[in-house]
Amino acid sequence: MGRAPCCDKKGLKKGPWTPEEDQILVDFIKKNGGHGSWRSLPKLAGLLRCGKSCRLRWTNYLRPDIKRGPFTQEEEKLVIQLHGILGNRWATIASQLPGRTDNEIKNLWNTHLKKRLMGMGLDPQTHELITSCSTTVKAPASPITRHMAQWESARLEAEARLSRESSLFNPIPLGKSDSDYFLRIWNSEIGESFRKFNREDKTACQSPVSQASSSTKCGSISAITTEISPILLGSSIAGSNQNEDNECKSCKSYPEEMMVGYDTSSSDELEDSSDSALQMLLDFPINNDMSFLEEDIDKYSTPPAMLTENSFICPL
DNA sequence: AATCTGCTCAACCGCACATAC
DNA sequence: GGTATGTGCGGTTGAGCAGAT
Repeated sequence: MGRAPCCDKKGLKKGPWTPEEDQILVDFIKKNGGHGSWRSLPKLAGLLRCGKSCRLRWTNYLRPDIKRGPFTQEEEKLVIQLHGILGNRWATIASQLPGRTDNEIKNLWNTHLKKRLMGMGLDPQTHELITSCSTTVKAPASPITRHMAQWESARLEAEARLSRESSLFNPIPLGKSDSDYFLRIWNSEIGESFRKFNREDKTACQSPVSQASSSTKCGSISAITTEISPILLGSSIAGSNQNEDNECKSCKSYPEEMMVGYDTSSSDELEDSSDSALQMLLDFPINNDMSFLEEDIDKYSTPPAMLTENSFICPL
């Protein structure tokens, strides 16, 4: 089916916004306590623009919480790290940088960071090293790191969604206390079980990071959280019951040892509820901590390949 | 001074998804 | 279940500017 244009294009203005138009839009949104329907906004506000244009102008420029000025080194670092995990999912990346818009980040990437990575001999899409024969050096894919990336991706999506819904933009400050959480898990018995399990039978859910972007695939928030959370929660929730029902729909159940300490008493309800899975995700104590991406990998006994293969090392 | 080139970034376009009917 | 509509997202474009020639 053909998609109808967002509005009647006849007589509508295009191109740069004038200060007068900006003022009209801002006044209207302030006066009405919100934008309401973008489609009807231009008519109601008396603007000769389409709703889409108004929305873009507001979200990318007029919104009061927009941060102006050049990106800091920290912000650039974070963009590179998140891009390594999420790819070109600018909106999700933007949700982690307060006051920055997806458009801004996209522009930053295309004009600066991409070139910087290329200058360092890294493929800007995969963040992998480009060899002389213009192929990328691909480390053997590790299921746990892919899952870590998937989990992180899902977590960021969840946060983005929540921040959109609440219209708040107050990210939880980055902390250090759990910075090595994944690595501790990886090096623990749980990690060992997980590795063992993945070697055996998890191919159905071993989608690459890029696939995690699709909510219809195995890497959806629901699938990821039900898949990953037993491992993570298994370490964070003490004294809970066991239940082998919690599993990825398209995968086999988890090995029993992985489920130790995991409270699945309500997993039947959780299983099919992405909201519940989302909650489980957000309850995980690693709140917004991206610092593990920056940690010196030498501090851990983890094989360096595990980190480099997913571009967890910031090339700055 | 005129022209060219490269860069930046605001804005547009088309598609996908979610939701309502 | 099918269709219409609203919204969000990512890719792309092009005007404006600065520096080089």
